[in-house]
Amino acid sequence: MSLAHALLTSLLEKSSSGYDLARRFDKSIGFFWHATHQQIYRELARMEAAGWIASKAAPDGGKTRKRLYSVLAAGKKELRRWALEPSPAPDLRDELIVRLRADAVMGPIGLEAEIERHLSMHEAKLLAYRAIEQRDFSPDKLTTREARIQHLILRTGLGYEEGWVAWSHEALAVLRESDNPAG
Amino acid sequence: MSLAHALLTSLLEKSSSGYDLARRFDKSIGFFWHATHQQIYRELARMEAAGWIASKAAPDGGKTRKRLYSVLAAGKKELRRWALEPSPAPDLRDELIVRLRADAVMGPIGLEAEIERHLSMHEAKLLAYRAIEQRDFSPDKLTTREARIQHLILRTGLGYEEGWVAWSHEALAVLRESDNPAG
DNA sequence: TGCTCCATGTAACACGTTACATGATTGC
DNA sequence: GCAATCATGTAACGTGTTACATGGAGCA
Repeated sequence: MSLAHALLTSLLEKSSSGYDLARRFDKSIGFFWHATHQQIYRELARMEAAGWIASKAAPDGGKTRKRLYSVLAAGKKELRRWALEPSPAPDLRDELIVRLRADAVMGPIGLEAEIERHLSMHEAKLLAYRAIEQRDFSPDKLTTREARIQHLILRTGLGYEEGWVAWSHEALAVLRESDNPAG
Repeated sequence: MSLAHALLTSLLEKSSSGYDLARRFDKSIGFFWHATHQQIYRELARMEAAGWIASKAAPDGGKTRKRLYSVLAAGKKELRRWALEPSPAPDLRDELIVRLRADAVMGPIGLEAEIERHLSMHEAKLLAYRAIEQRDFSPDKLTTREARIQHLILRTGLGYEEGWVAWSHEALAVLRESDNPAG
């Protein structure tokens, strides 16, 4: 499991409340690791019980229930331990491929529209990532190790989406060529 | 959920026992959709209860407990329905990226060895896929729509592994260049 | 007043993993 | 006889999703 470790990393970058973390997991971090607020609250409770993080009421005079979490030494130690632990290579796992197999065995079922829909979703993400790259990672900003690694992470997302865009075109070509038995 | 639909597809290709399915999910199909035998048995029981598949004792005179499953009309209908259902684009979700972020925020922790380990795992899969491509998808065998789709699916795996191989080299370059502050 | 957003939580369920159990068959 | 493989299953747990609940703050 590594939601806990993703949260530790995130909290090291900036001490936050569960709510803030949930919003960040819907944006930047969440581009690469998604989690719902329920998962996050549950995990924060566990991490506090484990002594990895500590919370205090937000400095708003008790106006809200907001709690700020920060990483303790034990949490940092755990993150370091986990980061060097061997992990399995991620499996490719995609519903569209199952659908393609179903198409192959049952005969043409008309997957083209769904693949085109995926294509536009991936293209939209590509545009978003490219905008972030232009805004935050111009060459003059890549002066620190941290910035270069964050740029690498963004490029991972770019490559992933580019891969799916290319794949979508290839898949559409195969489906369409096959509709025309001469191909 | 789509393990049920992956199993339906698999059973349409060939009626099988749970055990056989589990082995196939460790090989060809499992390259793209992994499942343990416990998941498969549980799911087969549900699918039979739902009337999507039927089972009969294997024709071995009751020597073994083996049961052969086959897809019923309702199962085929369900697979067709599901295959055209809109689905979300798959998220990128990789532990190594969380580890990289941890490295970025905590300072160099020595991820290079782990990335090299992943690199060899992906290279091994690449070799395996290329062997399958040479064996099963020579141009003279790509005469049917089904074969062309199956080839596309294999190429998806090839592209995925190639992507991770390229990524690993890039990540190693970033980590090593950053170890040398002049870079 | 009523709406939206902030902020946290409970409950139930679906999916996936790991450990353990059972008994038959096959091969040495 | 012993080990490996075939073949199916139970149980417990961890993770992820969905629905629902609660109450305050800010704004029109």
